[in-house]
Amino acid sequence: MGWYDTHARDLPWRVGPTARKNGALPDPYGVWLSEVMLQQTTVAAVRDYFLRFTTLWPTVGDLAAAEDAAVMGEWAGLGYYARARNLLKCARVVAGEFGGRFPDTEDGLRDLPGIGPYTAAAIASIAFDRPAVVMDGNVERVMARLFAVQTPLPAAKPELKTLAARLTPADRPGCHAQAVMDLGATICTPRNPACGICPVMTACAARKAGIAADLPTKAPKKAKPTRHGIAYLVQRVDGAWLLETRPDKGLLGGMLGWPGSDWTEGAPTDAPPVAADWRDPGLEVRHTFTHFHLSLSLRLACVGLDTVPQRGEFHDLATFRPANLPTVMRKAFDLAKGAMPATSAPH
DNA sequence: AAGCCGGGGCG
DNA sequence: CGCCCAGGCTT
Repeated sequence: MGWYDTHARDLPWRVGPTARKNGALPDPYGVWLSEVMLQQTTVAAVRDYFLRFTTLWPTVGDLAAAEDAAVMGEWAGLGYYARARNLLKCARVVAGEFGGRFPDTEDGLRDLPGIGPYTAAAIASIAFDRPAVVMDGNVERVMARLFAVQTPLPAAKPELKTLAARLTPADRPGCHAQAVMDLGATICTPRNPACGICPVMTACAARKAGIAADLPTKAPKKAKPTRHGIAYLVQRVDGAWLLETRPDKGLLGGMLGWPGSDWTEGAPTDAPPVAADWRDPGLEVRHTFTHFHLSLSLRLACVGLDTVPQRGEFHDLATFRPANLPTVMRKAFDLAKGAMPATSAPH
């Protein structure tokens, strides 16, 4: 048992290289669960969630039988909540249609909800030792450096996959896939790669050329436009806040938020959700989404108990949880609450 | 093909 | 605190 086995012991879903050499393979359920959790998420963030899930639901059948709300609740804090919904869908297909056994091929896995090209290849490789070419951000970076590929991402993806395929062995491909990803996660890191302790430093073209830290190159990011909007935060005299549930589709779909104007690149159109004596406290929330910056101007008002809003619903102070708001809406709340007149709790 | 979806880590 | 990270689904 070497240091790499010790490392594997810190990953509860992992069967270490020595055990794998002796023919052991991990439970496909644990591989699938961990790989879905690891999509866009670090090992450190996933560990406790994985242990909690496998304790509550030791098999895919147990997970399939769980209540939706229980699974979503356990996922809270991990982010990208569509993953949790697809996780449950996938568990129910595997338990209901495949007798609790995951497909053992890349194509079969790819057809399941929440399993895309990366995850299908990862499960086929790690759980079934199939020679799938596993491509994630780590592998792309390792290949770009090892072979000094200068083509910017994402155009370089096919080339990087060809290089990775050439390195994928017929003998224990699952071990190989995990090793390359581990290398990318621990040594061949995006910034400050630890080339001095890299096990493949003598083979690395980028290291030889002194450009490892500059690869992979990436296409310049499109400049984000700034959109402007107005959010209306109104509190009833009993402390209740007026909120609305956003439409299921689109930005922040299905999430709770403050009523507001459209978010436009020009000046926003005033759109108060209720007739009131609106104040402009000069507060502005700045938030950046994937494709635009947002400058959100706040308007505040207090209204009487008999107020009937044109949009949204009042949420009692006793049950309102700012933590249930998406970040941009919580920022607006945090700014506004300091500018609202003190309200007494309902009695 | 492009937009959307969170949270963590680093400089 | 701002910037970077990057897999899958939807339209």
